[in-house]
Amino acid sequence: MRLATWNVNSLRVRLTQLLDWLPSGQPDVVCLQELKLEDAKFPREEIAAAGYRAAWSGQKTYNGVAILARTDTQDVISGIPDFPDDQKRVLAATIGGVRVICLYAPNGQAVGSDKYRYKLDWYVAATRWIAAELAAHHSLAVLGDLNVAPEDRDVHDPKAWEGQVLVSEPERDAYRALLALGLKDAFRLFDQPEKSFSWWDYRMMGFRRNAGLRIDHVLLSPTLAARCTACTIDKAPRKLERPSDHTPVIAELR
DNA sequence: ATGGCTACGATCCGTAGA
Repeated sequence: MRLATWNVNSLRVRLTQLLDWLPSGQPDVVCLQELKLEDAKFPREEIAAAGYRAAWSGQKTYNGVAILARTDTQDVISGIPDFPDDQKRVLAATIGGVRVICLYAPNGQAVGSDKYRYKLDWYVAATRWIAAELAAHHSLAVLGDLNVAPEDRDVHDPKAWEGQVLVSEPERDAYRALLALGLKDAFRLFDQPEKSFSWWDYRMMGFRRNAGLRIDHVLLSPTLAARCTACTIDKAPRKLERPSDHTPVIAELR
C-alpha cells in the first residue's frame, strides 16, 4: 500500500499535474492540501476517471483538503470534533483498514501573531483528537502539510531560520507532542539524502538553490511503522512548469 | 538590500502563503 501527501497549492491550477502524477506515483491513497476551491468545484469526474474515489472538504480561496483512494473510503470526518473552525484543514477516512488523517496545519505567518497563536491552539486540538483516533485505530497514518520543520537538518539554512515561523521551538514542541502519541516520522525511519526538503520558496530560485524546508510529513502508528519499507520525496513535480511550491511525499507499506 | 514568487478575488492592488 502506497500512501502519499501533496500540497497542490490550488487544485484547479494543478489538476493536470495531479492526473499526470497519479499513474507514475502509483499511490493507493493521496492526501491533498490547499485545494483552494469550493466543494461544488471539486473535479470529481476527472478524479474518478483516473481510478480514484475521493472525499473532500473545501472552501473558496483558502485551505481545503481531500483524500483520494483506489478503494472505498469509510467513516469520513471533516474538521476536528470539539474545535469549532471555519477553516477546512482536516479530513479523516478509513481505507483498507487504515485510518488516514489528512492535515493542513496553519502556517502561523509570524511568531507572536494572532495566526501563530491559532496555529499552536490548532495543534493542541488536533493532537488531543488524534490521541482518541489512535486509541480506536491501531493502523493509523497522519499525512499532510504540517508546516513545521522538525529539526535543523530539515532546514536549508538553520541559522537564517532560527526562531522563525515553521522552525520556532513552540512549533517544534507542538509537533513533538503529536509524535509523542506514539507516531513515527516515516521519512526518518530510513537513511535519507542530506538536505531533503518538501517545500521551496517560489522566490529567489529557491528550488534551484535547494533552499527548502521539510514540512510535509507522513506519521505512522507503531503498527504501520512496522510495515513501512520506504519513504521518499518525489521532486519531479517541482521541476515542471508552473509547479506547486510543495512536492509529494510517499510512504510504502508492506 | 528584509525584496525577490504565486494564487486568488478583488480590480490594475491587497491578502496570504511559508
